[in-house]
Amino acid sequence: MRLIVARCEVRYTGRLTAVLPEALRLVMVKSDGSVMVHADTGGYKPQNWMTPPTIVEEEPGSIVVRKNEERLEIRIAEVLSDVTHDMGEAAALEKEGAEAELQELLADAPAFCGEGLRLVRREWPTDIGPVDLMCRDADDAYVAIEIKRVGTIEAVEQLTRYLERICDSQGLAACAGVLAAQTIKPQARVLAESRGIACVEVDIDVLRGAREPDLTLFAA
Amino acid sequence: MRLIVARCEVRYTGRLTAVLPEALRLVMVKSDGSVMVHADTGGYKPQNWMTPPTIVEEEPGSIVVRKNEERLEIRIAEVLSDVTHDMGEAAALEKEGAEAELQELLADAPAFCGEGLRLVRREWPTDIGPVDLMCRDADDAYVAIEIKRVGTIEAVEQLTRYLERICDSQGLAACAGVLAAQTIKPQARVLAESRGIACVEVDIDVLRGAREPDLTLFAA
DNA sequence: AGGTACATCTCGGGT
DNA sequence: ACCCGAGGTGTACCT
Repeated sequence: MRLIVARCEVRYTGRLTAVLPEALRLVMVKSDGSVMVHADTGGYKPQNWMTPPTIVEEEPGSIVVRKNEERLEIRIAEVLSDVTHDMGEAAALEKEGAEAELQELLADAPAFCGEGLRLVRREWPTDIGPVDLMCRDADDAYVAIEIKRVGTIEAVEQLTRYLERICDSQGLAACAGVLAAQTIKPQARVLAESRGIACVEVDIDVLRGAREPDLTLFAA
Repeated sequence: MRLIVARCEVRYTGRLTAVLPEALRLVMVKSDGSVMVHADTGGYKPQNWMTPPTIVEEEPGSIVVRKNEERLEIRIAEVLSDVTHDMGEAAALEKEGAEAELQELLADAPAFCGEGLRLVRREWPTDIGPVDLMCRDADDAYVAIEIKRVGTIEAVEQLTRYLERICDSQGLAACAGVLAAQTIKPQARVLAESRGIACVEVDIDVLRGAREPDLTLFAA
């Protein structure tokens, strides 16, 4: 990884056109070709950047990063520091509590999404994408479940699209829908219920506990 | 801005739980409280981070970043470099060609979205958010226009929501819809037309030219 | 290569 | 404070 602290001007042309006037900034060049230009403020995001794969060309006083029709030009007026560190491979992030874990837990215990539900399969395919969980209820009727960490209007739209496709193209005469999320926004709930979609808020710690019955026994 | 190259282990707890095993990484601490942990690969995104406002506490061998219920713990095993640069203020990015410019240009020339259209107002309010442009056509019928740089299925859904609300709650018996974008995805076009929403691809350079009649006159 | 959905999305504007 | 939409979204996964 190369870290250049420099007074520089940056121009980007591609999806749009953008100019950064000359100022003191950090230019970070990763070994995978990522290039980011950070100011000392402005939070998480670089002021300008290019994602890999890129071609990085350096000339005296400038670095040009190219990628198809996109172009990032860094004109360097003054270099305050320019160091390169060989970092090797850094192990990736291990995550818990993302949507994937929620899906695993609910696949193991679909009844949390509705009385008597049984799992048919995870990632049930439609022609516009997979439904997170497909279940059947006590009457063998199909129930499609969309899982989110936060349930928003967008999630209701997504599930609505699936239900349309399931009913229109998949040969199922009827399929109910359930939005299951750790939190559900009030407006999403209104929209969902106006479309006959049930909303279930689930507590991930309760789901984890349900998977460890011994612990819940002793905890009680 | 402080740049620390160090062998470190990182734990995040908050919206989820995540662990980065010990490895060589860059820890960037901005003066606004942003903290980012970057590996030498992995592209644009930091492996771990916290956005401002934060409280950064340093002890020998560790940096702890706190923000409400979220917590980022960086345990530092070995420091290879630790430098601080005073960068001052860096001017913000000047952008051209984003959705905002498209909206300005189309507000000035709504006829590009359909024959005889006249602007009623930009950011026409509904109870679920503003329509980008509200117009009337030659017959004084209302036409709602959603503007995007890239027209996707999501854009069609968004405009559909607005049209529902306009017809149901706003007292307008009928309102047509137009999706205007620099590029429209084929699947979005199919969905839009199945819902009676017109699609218009607009060329931003043509719109810019239309605003400078002198130039187009001489260019012709 | 294109489509779809997730993200600790981030960030800004409005109410 | 919450809600909503834009983003050069980025990124992974699948067809």
